[in-house]
Amino acid sequence: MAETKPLKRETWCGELREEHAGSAVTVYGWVNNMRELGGLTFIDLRDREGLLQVVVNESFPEPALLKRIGRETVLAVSGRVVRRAKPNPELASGQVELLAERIDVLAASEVPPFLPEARGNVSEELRFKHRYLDLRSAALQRNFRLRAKVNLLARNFLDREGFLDIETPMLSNATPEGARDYLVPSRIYKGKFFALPQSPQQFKQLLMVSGFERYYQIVRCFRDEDLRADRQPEFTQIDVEMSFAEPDELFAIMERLMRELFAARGFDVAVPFRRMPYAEAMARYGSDKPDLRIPFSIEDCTAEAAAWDSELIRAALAGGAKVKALAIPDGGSFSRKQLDEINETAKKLGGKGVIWMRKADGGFKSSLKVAPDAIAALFAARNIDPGALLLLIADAEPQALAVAGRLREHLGRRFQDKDRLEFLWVTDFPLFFYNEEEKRLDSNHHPFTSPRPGDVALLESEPLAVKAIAYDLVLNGVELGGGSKRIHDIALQRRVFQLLNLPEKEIEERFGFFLKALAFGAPPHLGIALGFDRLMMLLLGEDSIREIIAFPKTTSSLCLLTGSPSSVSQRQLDELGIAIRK
RNA sequence: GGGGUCGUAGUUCAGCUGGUUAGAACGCAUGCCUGUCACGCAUGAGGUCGCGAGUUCGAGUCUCGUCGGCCCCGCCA
Repeated sequence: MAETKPLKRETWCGELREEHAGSAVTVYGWVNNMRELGGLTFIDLRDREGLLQVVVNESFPEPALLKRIGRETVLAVSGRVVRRAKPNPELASGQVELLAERIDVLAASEVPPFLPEARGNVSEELRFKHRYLDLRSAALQRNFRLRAKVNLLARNFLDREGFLDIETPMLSNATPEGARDYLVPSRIYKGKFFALPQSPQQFKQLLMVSGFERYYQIVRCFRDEDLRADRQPEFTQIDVEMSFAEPDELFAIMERLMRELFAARGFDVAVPFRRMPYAEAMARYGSDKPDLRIPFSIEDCTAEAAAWDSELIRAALAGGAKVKALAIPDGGSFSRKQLDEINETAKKLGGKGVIWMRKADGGFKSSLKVAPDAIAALFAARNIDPGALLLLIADAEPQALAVAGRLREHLGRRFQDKDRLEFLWVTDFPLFFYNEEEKRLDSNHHPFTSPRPGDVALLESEPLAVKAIAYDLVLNGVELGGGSKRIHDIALQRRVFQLLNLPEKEIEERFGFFLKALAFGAPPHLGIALGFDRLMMLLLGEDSIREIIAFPKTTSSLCLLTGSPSSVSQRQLDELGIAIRK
């Protein structure tokens, strides 16, 4: 073979059209598929723009070359673009094909363990071991192109709104609260550690103290916690902070941002978004991130249930239980088997079981012995559709709400249309919750969150009743992000640390620098952080965050491609002053 | 930390209440084929049944442990 021509990409396989017919081109790409028909061979050549059919016929000078070509071989093909007698409507380039005059094999390929186009039929495990092959698929190519585009849209938008992109350290201090940190040992100061950021929280607040007023960063964050379909140990967030503003203004900016980002996939996002206090979200949906696509919510039927002649209910109520109800539309026709399954599901979700009620031939029936008249009265009083299935959960209120909320998500799956977007601001979170394990107050959000001004007095008398100026942005039952107005008053910040029962010494050690900064003219400021990966997941209708992270880890925090985490040499350990305990 | 589920050719799977030589499809190899685009036809190669113990005359199948994938609870300020 002649020596390889100098490489220059001028033409994309997937972009050739009828108007290119007659021109001489060179394309580069991977062999997606090959069809040999004796003296005639077709090669589907793939590059990032798509597929092109290459024809090798009797005019091709070097037919023996074809023996060296297989799936995923990298080729440079030169020839003439010709109009096809029989176009292929399935292909964007299907009007034309490339009549090969010269083919250079630029790289051979072993027989791949799977074909990129067949990724849907391949285990995630195998795909992760050969992620570079997986990433050749049209689906992932699309995902990462859109990710790049949305990233750029977000930057442009925030830039237009006057936000400055400022980088913050990846090596900083461990945080005493919140998620576990990924630690990085210091070589110079043996026994001391940096931590990778869980979020740039303190730095972005310091940037407000520095007077930048509007900051943003699309930044990697790290949390050493167990994984889920929508959680990875390292993830990216759109981090925003601004001074001299109230939540309303921030909400409006974020709503415009969402509008702009979702327009990239043709969504027309309606603004402003709904708002709902945390207490209402918990009471009606048993969740602080309700999926509003599901058209039924939780109701409290404790009062009605108290009148029923049921030993089970009486005992539960005597123990302080509440009775929570879900009316499932059209659930009245569920089979006995389906009802049993619902009961089993409720138990799996952490409940004690569920009571059903519905209208049947001749009257109302229930899995609990209750007079049909009482059930009929309940349906009538609550205006419940007679075709609905009423599910009742009797338990201590937090448990009852949690189980009802999970059951609502479970039974509401058929309403979870991916093309429908239900944005929601959840507001007025409690500032603290009681940490049973450590027998002390703990921050619900983080210790820099400001209480509502009217609630500051409650800090001393009834701290658990204090509401924060804190908010989450929820989309379709997924927490897209959250933020708060921050404490900019040093005395208040000190008091909050004290309420968290942090020893004075620790406050000084961990947050001394931060409190000091608040002493030098810290402006009122607030902010938010949005999970960029989750946002992309929802934008693309993917069920797993791993589909929009190029090199993700498995649910046990392993990288199957690189094998990380891995052992290090004794020399490295010695340099760091670290001994491994067996 | 806990619960569920899965692990069998390169891949996706089948393999019954334990039984003799573990199958299919796709992929791969070889040959034939000039208009295919899921090309077609023929022939063939390809297996440590994740790993380790145990029960049994006999284990892909049962038990225990272990490793790994996925889902969920806890956890995720």
